[in-house]
Amino acid sequence: MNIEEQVELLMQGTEYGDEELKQAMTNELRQRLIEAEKEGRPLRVYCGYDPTSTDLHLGHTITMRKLRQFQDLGHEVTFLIGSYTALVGDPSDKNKARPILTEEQVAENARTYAEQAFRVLDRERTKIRYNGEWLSKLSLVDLIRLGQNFTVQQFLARENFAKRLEKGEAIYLHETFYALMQGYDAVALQTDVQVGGTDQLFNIIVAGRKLQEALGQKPLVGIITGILPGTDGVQRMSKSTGNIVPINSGAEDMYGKLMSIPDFAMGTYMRLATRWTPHEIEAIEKEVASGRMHPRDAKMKMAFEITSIFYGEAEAEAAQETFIRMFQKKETPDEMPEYQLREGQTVLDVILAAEMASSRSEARRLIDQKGVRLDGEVLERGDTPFPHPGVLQVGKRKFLRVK
RNA sequence: GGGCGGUUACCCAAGUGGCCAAAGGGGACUGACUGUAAAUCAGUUGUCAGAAGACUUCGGAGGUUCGAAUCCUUCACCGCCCA
Repeated sequence: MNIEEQVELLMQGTEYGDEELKQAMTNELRQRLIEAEKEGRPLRVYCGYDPTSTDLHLGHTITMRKLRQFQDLGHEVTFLIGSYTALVGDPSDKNKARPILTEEQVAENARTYAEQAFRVLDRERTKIRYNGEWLSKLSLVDLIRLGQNFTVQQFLARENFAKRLEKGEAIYLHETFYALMQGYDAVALQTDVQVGGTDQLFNIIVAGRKLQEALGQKPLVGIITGILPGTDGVQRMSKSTGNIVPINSGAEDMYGKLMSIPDFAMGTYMRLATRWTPHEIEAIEKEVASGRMHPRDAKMKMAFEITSIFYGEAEAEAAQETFIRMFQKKETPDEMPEYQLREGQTVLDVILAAEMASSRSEARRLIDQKGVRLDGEVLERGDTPFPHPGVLQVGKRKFLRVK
């Protein structure tokens, strides 16, 4: 890949909210790549992660994908765990104050976090660091000196703070430290490039660059990745919105969830979550636009690609086949849990015993809604004895072989 | 330190003595339709009961009342404003 293609790939899916900033960062990135090549050294790249949650979803992996692109181009990637910043809590995150984690919790979370991250990153070529390594050594004087590089106005101008100020919501003093701490990470790592989501724009572009410059380093190039919408295609993927694609729930679940995103979100998914290059994505989009490729097939290709990143091609293949059988041909799956029928059990009893509904009322409702079938026949009543052994289907997705 | 406001089901949020198992929105679930689990349309969404109905729920505890999510006392937590 020549430099221009590299720039194009690395800038794919970025979002700066400002065309000039994007241009500036693109130019600086190009410069750095040229320099690095001349000097025969890799770029130092990092992204910081907050070890407060351990259930990762696809949205969390966007920056990891970006790091992986750098890795594949031969650069040096650091997976930074914000063990120390976790004590402060990012003001970008409007969630309430988090419980302060113990060191053991942070370490444990960090371990599982990294483990999941290695489904995207190349384990061999990833350095793991903890920002407690250097942040814990700063003295109060050091912190004050760092603070001298910023004005209150700069912080107040930040959208996040400005909004809260206007609405009369609390802005805690310690929240301003967060940006300083993060900026100092960039200094400590002497980084060339920092990757982060749009919520990190301030921390990266303002705090990181400024501190590096103040301390005699060349200011980093910020790669700000766009936001991945959830399965609804509109809102940011997040647990509280309930629109996530978990990365730990199995290949079939992932494939199915990916197929459920609306067509219009496909472009964003392809740019942020696949290993494809800008040219490959463009080619697919052209095929679809011209009618040569069915949108469904494009989506299947995308779902397959993303699923194989996390589960490998074999499992992705199997998930795809299951999907075709279950949803496109509406056949029953080969594998399903089995249940041994006992004397005197009613339909309701079986549904409850097999945990296909969480209460008798819910099971009743499902039956009323014609959502319960035995060997394809709709069961009308729940309080009658279970008719005969066979395949019990509750809703579209739950199957049980009753013997 | 002072003043004021809040805490409602998975989430947001209405409700200020009986008509409240509790509006509305989101999410989730079911059915129809389809190219998919998208969009759209219809329905469901405390528990138990075949049904009529019964029981438990509105931050915690206690009280007033024939009757409370709604009034009072108290405890806990949260937020805003003034210092």
